[in-house]
Amino acid sequence: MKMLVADDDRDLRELIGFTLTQAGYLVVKAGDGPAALRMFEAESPDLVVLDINMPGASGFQVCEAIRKRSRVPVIMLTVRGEEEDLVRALELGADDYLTKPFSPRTLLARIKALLRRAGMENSAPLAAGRVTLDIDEHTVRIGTAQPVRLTKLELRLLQMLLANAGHTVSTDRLLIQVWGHRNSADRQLLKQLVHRLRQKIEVDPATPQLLQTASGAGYKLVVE
Amino acid sequence: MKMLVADDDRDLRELIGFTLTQAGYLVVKAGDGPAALRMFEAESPDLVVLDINMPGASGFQVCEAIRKRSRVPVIMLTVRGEEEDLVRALELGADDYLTKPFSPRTLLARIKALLRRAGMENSAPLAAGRVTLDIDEHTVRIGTAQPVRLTKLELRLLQMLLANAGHTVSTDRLLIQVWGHRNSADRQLLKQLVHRLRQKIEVDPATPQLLQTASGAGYKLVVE
DNA sequence: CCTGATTGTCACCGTTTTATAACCGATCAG
DNA sequence: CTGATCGGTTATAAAACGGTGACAATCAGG
Repeated sequence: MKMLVADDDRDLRELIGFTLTQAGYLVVKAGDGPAALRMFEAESPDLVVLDINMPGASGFQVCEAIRKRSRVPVIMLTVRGEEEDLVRALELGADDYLTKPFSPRTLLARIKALLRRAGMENSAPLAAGRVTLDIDEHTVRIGTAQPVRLTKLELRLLQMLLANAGHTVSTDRLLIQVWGHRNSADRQLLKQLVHRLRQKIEVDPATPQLLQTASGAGYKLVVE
Repeated sequence: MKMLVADDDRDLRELIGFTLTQAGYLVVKAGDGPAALRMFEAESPDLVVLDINMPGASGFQVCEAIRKRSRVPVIMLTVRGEEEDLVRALELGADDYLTKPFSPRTLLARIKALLRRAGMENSAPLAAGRVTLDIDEHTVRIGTAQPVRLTKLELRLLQMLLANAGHTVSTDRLLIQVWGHRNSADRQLLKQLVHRLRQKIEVDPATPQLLQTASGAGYKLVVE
């Protein structure tokens, strides 16, 4: 598990690096925004710890750039008393934040929670009702039918719906979980993805039995 | 999703309560430490917003008592410049904190992040009397009847009435909470919305039993 | 570099939802 | 009595939404 730590404060960077290394993670570091982006490209870490206040490019810009190409978990660091920054960070797609000062223990707890949530620790085969999802193989099986291959996005969408099987998941949440941003203008993407997924998993895609629309609310996976 | 707000500052308490109610959460309030603990016992909220400085029992004691029996997310409120309090609060098991003053938007962002972290973002249905509102599904159920689909605005209106079940809510407040503005010319919108909602939830829409008019004042949801 | 698969973008359709307007009856003050 | 206001109702226009097909851009594997 590789992690990128980006902070211009050398001491803090080293402290975080040490903490993570001790915990058994591989760590790469960057001291400013551009470096962080280069490192991100070069190392493709599994998680990013990102300070908001950095020379070169602010944490916002880095976060935005990362979100453009990846859904990797991002934890933002901020100094106390800049709550407005936090709101912006979370809206830009950051997954969590920490306010300085924080204890190494807190940092580790947050990181573990985040990894758990991102499902990077357990790749348990998800199933509900007649739907069985094999994440490693990128396939679904409906009932006893032949498994169907899914694309990356289709898999993510179905994974989210499956995790909340029987309950409606709002379009906003799906947008965040699948693409990593909440630009509500991007409804079209979801429309298309749902359409394509239905072609694959529904007996009659025109009258969905599994992936149903909750008009005005979102979509839900129906299980008996 | 039920939330407990404990703060001795009445104005702030109401402000927070209003913010959370508007966001669709059910809110219970307490003005001091002992009351907070009683409410916690009686209502078993899903999240607690806790001021550190309160008469009766300090926020610390309340937090500690809560942590003894529950892992419910706790957000502490503190005034700026009392950093040592924060450290203590976090060590006592608080999950997050906010420094006064803060914006409602910030509070909401934090709460959502916290709920996400705790994996509790699925809200339980909101209910009063025979009316059960499922916010995720955008549906109401009256008694044991078939659930009825609601539109976005109908849902918001009913949510507000339900949050104040048994009490009249003024037209002005409804306008603000549903549409976000108080242009008194827009009373027509409310008239329409009430009409449409009655068609959906009343047995005989011409003689409303549930969504009754308080002439000259507003509307109220009658529950037995 | 080429090729097929995947993903993003656009345009269009029919339906649902929301906004706007007009009309009706009841009530009440002048 | 008259005119104004209020709440309810009906009708209609405007906007938003969801579904679909076509096609362009991008990505991944050979």
